[in-house]
Amino acid sequence: MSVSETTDPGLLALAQDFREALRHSIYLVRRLDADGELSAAQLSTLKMLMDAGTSREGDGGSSAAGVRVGEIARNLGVRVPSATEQIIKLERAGLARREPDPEDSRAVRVRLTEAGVAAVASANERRNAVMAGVLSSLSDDERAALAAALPVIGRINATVQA
Amino acid sequence: MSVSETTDPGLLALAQDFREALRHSIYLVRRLDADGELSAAQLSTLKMLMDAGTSREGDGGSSAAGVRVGEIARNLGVRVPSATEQIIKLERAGLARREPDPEDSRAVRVRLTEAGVAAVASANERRNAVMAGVLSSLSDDERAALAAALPVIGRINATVQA
DNA sequence: GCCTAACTGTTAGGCTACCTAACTATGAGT
DNA sequence: ACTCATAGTTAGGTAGCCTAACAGTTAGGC
Repeated sequence: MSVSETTDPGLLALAQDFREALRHSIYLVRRLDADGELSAAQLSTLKMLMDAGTSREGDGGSSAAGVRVGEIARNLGVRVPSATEQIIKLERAGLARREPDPEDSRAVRVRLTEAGVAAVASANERRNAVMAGVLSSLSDDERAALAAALPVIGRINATVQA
Repeated sequence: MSVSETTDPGLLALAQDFREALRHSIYLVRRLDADGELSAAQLSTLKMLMDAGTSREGDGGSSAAGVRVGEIARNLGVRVPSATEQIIKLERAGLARREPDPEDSRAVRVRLTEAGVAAVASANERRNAVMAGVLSSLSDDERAALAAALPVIGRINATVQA
């Protein structure tokens, strides 16, 4: 413990407070996810597919050829079998589609269907509205403080994922 | 939808960003919890018991007579049976104890044992150190922004819980 | 050219945390 | 006392995650 580099008391206090905040936020997230239709992991997956490009043929399948299962797993922070499980559910719900990767026959490309595009849009809207309701009781200063911290939290999360 | 009070575009954007940040943070929390010994819910419970007073007889059991199961459930954001389940596990691990409430025979008072006190301290220290390691790469400005937002997030969580 | 090693996903089996419904026991009001 | 509400436990089920074992594909060494 003598050479520890993480014993800065201020940093530890911040760590503790941040942990506490995240811990409670889990229940907030749970409430948002209780919307029913889509689980958190499923919505995250759909959102990722959305960012990677829709399944519309208008794109010609050029660069947006879908996302690989392994990449989805990494992005979700889960193992590959867990990602497969969610993807299968999305497929059964008609929201996503699996296709062979033309460049690597081992791989699978996952894409959104049109129903998936609609589903992610509606689920997002609904949850954003709920969250906005929660945030509506904040003062302007509080909102500003929150907004200022979000990029920082984003950076933290990126650090962890890498 | 005409009288909706949650259609302020800025608020919705903040809501979306906050949701995104929380979504990714789940994986950070998961990593912290992967420490093994205690699940998130179990550690939260222990921490709550800690705040309510230890089981030490030196306190005379005056005001810190333990926490009721229903209160634990509410604080954890879960239903009572789920709380019971976790409490039983803690009890089996020797970290907590259940005692009848002298004032209400229906109720149960849950307290930390001395082993529980030690366990929560060590688990907290470990996780704080990990989190501090993650936070150590932040700049001073970033830390300040994060610190400023934590009370706000706390208020949000309190709102939701109420 | 083949043969091994590495890689991508899926399948199988198991664990944990959560839920609802049904039950027991106690307290409180009329 | 009798009824109704409250506190917690028990029973049974679901969803998401995990590891281990597997099948198919690619890539590299010889």
